[in-house]
Order: sequence, then structure tokens, then C-alpha cells
Amino acid sequence: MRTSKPRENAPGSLTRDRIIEAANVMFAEHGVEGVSLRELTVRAGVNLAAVHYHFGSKEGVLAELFARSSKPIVEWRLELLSKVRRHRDGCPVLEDVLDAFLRPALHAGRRQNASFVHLRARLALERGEATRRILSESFDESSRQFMDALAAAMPDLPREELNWRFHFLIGAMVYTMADSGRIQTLSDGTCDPSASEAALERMVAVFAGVFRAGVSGKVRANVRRRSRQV
Amino acid sequence: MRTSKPRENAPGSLTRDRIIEAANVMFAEHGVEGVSLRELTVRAGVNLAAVHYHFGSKEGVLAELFARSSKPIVEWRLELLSKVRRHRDGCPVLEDVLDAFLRPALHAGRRQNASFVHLRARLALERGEATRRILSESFDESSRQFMDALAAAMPDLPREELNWRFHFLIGAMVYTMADSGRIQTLSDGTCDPSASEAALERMVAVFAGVFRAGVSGKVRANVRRRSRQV
DNA sequence: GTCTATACAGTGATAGAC
DNA sequence: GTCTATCACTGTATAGAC
Repeated sequence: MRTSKPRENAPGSLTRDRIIEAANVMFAEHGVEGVSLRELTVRAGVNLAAVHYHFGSKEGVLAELFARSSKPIVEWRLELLSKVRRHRDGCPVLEDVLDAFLRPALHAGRRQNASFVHLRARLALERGEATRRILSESFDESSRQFMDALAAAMPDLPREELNWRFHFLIGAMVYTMADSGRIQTLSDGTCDPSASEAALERMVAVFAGVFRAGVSGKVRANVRRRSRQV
Repeated sequence: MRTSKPRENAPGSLTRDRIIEAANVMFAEHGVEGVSLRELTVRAGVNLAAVHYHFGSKEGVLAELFARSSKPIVEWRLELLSKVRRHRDGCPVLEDVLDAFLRPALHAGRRQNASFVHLRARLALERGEATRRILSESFDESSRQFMDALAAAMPDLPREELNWRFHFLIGAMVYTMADSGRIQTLSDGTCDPSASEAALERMVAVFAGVFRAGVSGKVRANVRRRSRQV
């Protein structure tokens, strides 16, 4: 059983890289279930069995792809977070925190990034145990740091409220990343969230309002009816 | 070729009903790709070929399932919309409009509703042409009516702004419906959007704030920096 | 260690007998 | 209308070549 364990190696192998690269664009375009390992391996120029030798299974390919692609996103996030501006009292500027969280996620600028953005969104809605684990592995730590940063930016916002609003934020983010085309249809093309720069700007503005709502601080309180108990 | 066209019949056939019913719970639980027609037909107690006879394809089953299940949701939405309270000036109450839109969508109370909620969310993130068409068919008209109602509730909000905020609303709604379990993890169980009554209440409150933000009306304007051009 | 050919059980779809 | 038999194709497994 322990004769050889080639699963987790340094990414030196060309075969591994070719498989991952092909998977990145193909999974995002047609969905994980929508692309067969035959098509994938043909496009990658490798043998079918190489997939199982290197990654164990189709899902193994997905996991490795996620581990690789999420890394630069998370790093970029943390870099932006470290540069966040601060108020006189030391609290981070809410807009900057949101920007640091959303910009790397929405960015689909170069290379295969656009593919991964779509793929990630698609997976974020899955309920499978495996998918859930893959996503957690890649993004939990970073997400927690940002929830803490949001809490620091809005110290008077109860944690429970923050959780809910963060949930809605992720929802809007994921839906924007998925680019389902729905709002394009409904707005007759006037509104296009796939223009990520515009989407980013809107999201930061809108959700800064969301996180500020209902707290009595330097910004005036939201006075409308607030139902207290859940 | 035109000897018989059994595709679009009255839903009298027991076989059809049994297939749809099985598909509803199984698709939602394991995803469309996660359940084979063999399993499905065994559970439905019908022959494998009956699926293709009645619905043409697996996707045909999905389309029919959507057409059936979306109907009560849309009807309920419009019923609630017709009862929306109004201000002195005749404008609909924003919270009531949001409630009318979200309540039927999030409601997972009885029977197979919960399954359909998950299924719908999952499909809302797909990018496939077929899926997109199925969703449009079922929900476009109702969604447009609600966008108009929102515009009526917030007459001073530019349509472009409304489009974006509606897009974010759908994102948060869909993500809540999907119940990916992500915020439960991140909040260590404190926050649970699968409790649909609580989620509904929060969403209505939060997004009422979203749609009101930045408009100078009976509610005070949001004065913070507003970047104008896209 | 790395890669390949080949085989296997399970998939959606279909043709044709009844 | 319904069912059996069968098709081409899927992910996976393994024996064995370099």
C-alpha cells in the first residue's frame, strides 16, 4: 500500500501542469461535470491514465486546481488588507476593507483568471461535502481575517449582524462572479456585472452602506424600524 | 414523425408525475448530474425509456420540473405584490415589495418545496444556454414586474442604480437559497440562513437600506462620497 | 517513478419489437 | 404507449512497458 505515494509532489512535472491548465479553462467553461477526462487529456496532450496517476481522481484535479489558483488571490487580498487606510481612532476604513476583499476575487484581468472566477462561483453554490471542503481549505482563513477586519472597521456592529451582512456580501460577490447573464437580460443590456471594474466600484459603495446601516457612530444612525429579536 | 407528439400533454399521466416527483427530490439532493436516470426511474417505479418517451431527455425532465414548481412561487409573489401597502403619495412600501419578492422564493416550508429551493439556486449560477433559458422562461416576467414595483417604490432612484442593486439582491437571495453552509462555518454556527424566516427578515431589512441609499427623498440622503461615472 | 494500453461497470440516449 | 436490447461514452482501475 505504501509502495509509492506520488500524489502530493512538487509542481515540477510538465504533465501535472498541463492537466491543471487544461482543467482550469475547460472546467470553468463547461462545468466540472461538463468535460470528460478524455477531452481534457486530449487537450492537455497527455494520456488518460495520467490523471489518476497524478491526482487520483477527477475531483483530485479540481482540488489541486483550486489550491493553486486560490493562492495568488488570497495573497493579494492580504497585501491589500495590510495597506488599508485608517481613521484617526485607528479603525480601518470600511471601503478599503471591502475593496481589499472584493478586488482580487472579481479580478478577471489576465490569463486564466477569468476561468477560475467562474469556476469558483459555480462551486460556491454546491452542497456536496467534497466541494465544501475544497472551498473551506482555500478561503476560510482569509475570510475570517476579513470578517475581523470588518468588525474592526465597524466596532459598534454586533457580531451577529456582521455575520448576516457578510453572508449577503458573499452572495452578491459570488453571483457577480458567476456572470449568469440574468441582470443583463432583465435590464435589456444596460447593466453588465461582467465588467468587473464597474461591478467592484458598485459593490464597494453599496455594501459599505450595508455594513454602516443601523449603527450609531460617526455616521448617523438608521432610524427606521429595527426589529430586535430574531 | 408526426404520428404522436406526447411531449406536451396535460399532466394526467401518472408516469409523468411520478418521474417529476422523483426528479424534484433527487435533483435537489444530489444535483442534476449527480443522479442517474436509472436510479431515478427505479425510485419512480417506471421504466428507463419512459423518461425519453415523455420528456425527450434528462434536461427535458428538468425543464418540466421547473415549469411546474415555479408556478406557485410566481403566483404567490404576484398575490403578495397586489396587497402591498402604499404611502400617502401612492408609492408602494419598499419593505412590502421586497417581502413579496423574497418570501415565496425562500419559503421551504412544506412538501417538496425545500428541494426546489436548492435546485433553483444551483441552476441560477449555471452558465449553460439551456439552463439560462429554463430560468428565463419561469421567472423573467415576474422579475420584471418586481423591478417595476421597486422603481415605483423608489421613484427618485435612477434605473441604472436600481438594476445594480437588484442584481445584488438576487445574488444574496440565491446564495441564501443555496444554503452552501459557508456562513455557518465562518460564524461557528451563530448564523444560519437555512432558517428561512430569520433570513427573510434580515434580507428585507438590509436591502430596504440598500435601495434607499443615496436618494434624496423622504428619507435623508446618503452624503458620503459618491463616485459618479462608471 | 513515470507513463501507456486496455478493460470494466455505469451513464444518457435510441431503435424497434410487442 | 411501453419495454427490452443495445449503442457510444463516461470515470475509474490495473497490469505492465520504459
